[in-house]
This record gives sequence, C-alpha cells and structure tokens, in this order.
Amino acid sequence: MAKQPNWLNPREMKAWRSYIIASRRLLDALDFDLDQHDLSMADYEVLALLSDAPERKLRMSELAQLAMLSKSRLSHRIKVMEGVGWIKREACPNDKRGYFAVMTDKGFKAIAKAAPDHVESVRSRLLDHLTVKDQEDVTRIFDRVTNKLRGQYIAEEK
Amino acid sequence: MAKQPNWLNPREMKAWRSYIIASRRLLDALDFDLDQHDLSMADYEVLALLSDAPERKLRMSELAQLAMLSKSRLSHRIKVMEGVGWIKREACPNDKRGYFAVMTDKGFKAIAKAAPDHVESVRSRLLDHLTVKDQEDVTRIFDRVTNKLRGQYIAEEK
DNA sequence: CCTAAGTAGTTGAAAATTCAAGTAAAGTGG
DNA sequence: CCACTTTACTTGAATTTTCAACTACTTAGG
Repeated sequence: MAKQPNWLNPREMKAWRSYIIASRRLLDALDFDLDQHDLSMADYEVLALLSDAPERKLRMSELAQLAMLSKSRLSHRIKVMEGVGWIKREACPNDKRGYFAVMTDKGFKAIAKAAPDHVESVRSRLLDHLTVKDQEDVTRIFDRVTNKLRGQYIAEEK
Repeated sequence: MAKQPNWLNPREMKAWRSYIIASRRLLDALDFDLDQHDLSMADYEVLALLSDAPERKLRMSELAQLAMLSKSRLSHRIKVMEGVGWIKREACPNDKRGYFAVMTDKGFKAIAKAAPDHVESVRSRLLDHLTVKDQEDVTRIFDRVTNKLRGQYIAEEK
C-alpha cells in the first residue's frame, strides 16, 4: 500500500513559502539592478571570480565549478564575453586539453564599475533588513543546508 | 568626489554567500528531483496554483502574478502545457480580452502524482535540516525581505 | 608501449526565456 | 460618444540555457 504523503504543516509551509517567495523577488531585484551594467548575476559572478584569481585567470572547469555553471553554459557565456572584449582564452601549457579564461583590462573595468552598485544593491535589497543576529542565523542555517546538499549530491552530478 | 563603496564586512559577506550558495544548490536539487515528473519548479507552481483555484481555473494575468512569471513567459508555457493536455484555455465571458487557464483532469493527475515527491524533496533538501526555531526565523526574516522588496518595486515593474 | 577509460572543453541543435511589438477590448475624461 | 490611455494577452524573433554528441588529450593498467 502507498504511504500517505507527509504534507507540510502550517509552520513548515510558511517557512518554505516565505523563503521561496523572497528569494525569487530578491534575485529578480538584483538582476534588475545589475541590468544597468549589462550584466546578469551569473556573468557578474564569473567576472568577480576572475578578478580575484591570481593573474585574473582561471581554468574553464574550475571557473565552471566555482560559478556553479555547467561547462557548456560557461563555454557559451565566455564566447560572448570574449566578443565584447572582457575575456580572452589562453591555452594551458601543461594540459593541452585545457584553457584558461583570462580577464582583460576592459573586463576588469567593467566589473570594477559594476561592483559598488551591486554591493549597494545587495545591501538595500537584503542585508539592510537583517540584524546582526539575523545575519548570523542565516549563515548558520544556510551553511547547514549546503552541507547536507553536498552530501546528498553524490550520485546526481550532471 | 565619488563616494567610497561601502564593501561588505566579513559577517555580511558570510551571510550573503551562505545564502546565495545554498539557494542555488537547493533550487538545482529541487529541479533535479522534479525532473522525474517532467516538471520544472515553475511549471509545478503553475499547476499547483491552478489545482487550488476554484474550478481549477485562473485568469492568465492573475496566474502570472501569483506564479511570479512574466505574461509572455506564462503564455508560452501554457501553450506547451496545452500541447501535453494538462491545460485548456477558456475565453472570459465578462472581459473579452481575457482568458482562463483551466486545468484538465490529466493536468490534475500529473500534479497529484508529483506533489508527494516534491514535498518530500522540499523536506529532505531543506526543512529536515531546520529546527522549529530555524523555521520561525526563516519566516520572520524572509517575510521582512519580501515586504521591503515590495515597497521598493514601485517604479520597476516589468 | 598500448589500450581503455576518464577528463577538458566545445559545438550545434533544441528548448526555454526575454524582448519588443502587435491586436483587441476596456476604461476614462471631456 | 469619441479620442486616448490602459489592460490582457499573444506572437515572433533574439538571446540564453540545456542537451547530447564529439574531439582531443591524459591517465591508469597490464
């Protein structure tokens, strides 16, 4: 016989809905704000990672992992960023299969220009509304979620 | 003179990164789980909203608002759901510009089948790792974020 | 060495989403 | 009742993302 579904109780339902609705709106707002710099969150993240990396370059696969993008998606995205002159590709000398994505000066300027606005956006859309205690709670709770997720995602890699 | 950017301090940075990383992974995991029912989160939400609505039907615009989708996106999506027989369109008698999206029996069966797994997925990916206190914190914090966002989103509707 | 299997990355087509119009009906102010 | 604006929704094209190969190189094992 089939097991009864274990529906969410009101408290669980509220937590889930509050979270998911806020998250959707928040991401929309952040993307909206970034639009004035012709960037998406994903592209911003790619550029941010590169600008922090030594020599502002990173192997494609590492970048894909860090930015949580599929290799294919990153590949396509890098192609367009190459088109606008933010990034160049560079062959990897050790591993002839590999490539580096290298941020150009133009790319650096682009993210340097966007960064203050983006940070301000994260503040005004999210952080400004959290107390110090809230921030600590969020860190604690979501770190735990990530850790559990990592454990679960063994056989499910794509 | 230009204002110094107000960069995030370590506590803020941790909160922001913990949140955003967990959210990305969580959404990925939930989508991954729904895949066995040939549904995306967005499509699931659309069907869930319809199944709760009186007569299992909703005006396109209302549905778009509730599901937080653009009209265009909903329109396209409904077209494919119509194709697989989950939804029918019905002209609105009062307002001749308007249409209802009406869930078919087949559509209802599809979501009825997916729902228990999805709930279980939300549990195992998220709720199981939150204490009662955590759930209440999440509700409180993210409700506040949504409220602030709503206030900000006056001139920015798309 | 040689082969089999795995890794790095790209590609083109298909599917999804956004974007900019476009149509038709409703509402509004004179 | 008549222009004008707004609302409801769709559409086709452009862009983005996913999906399923595919190439080329590396690694591991015998």
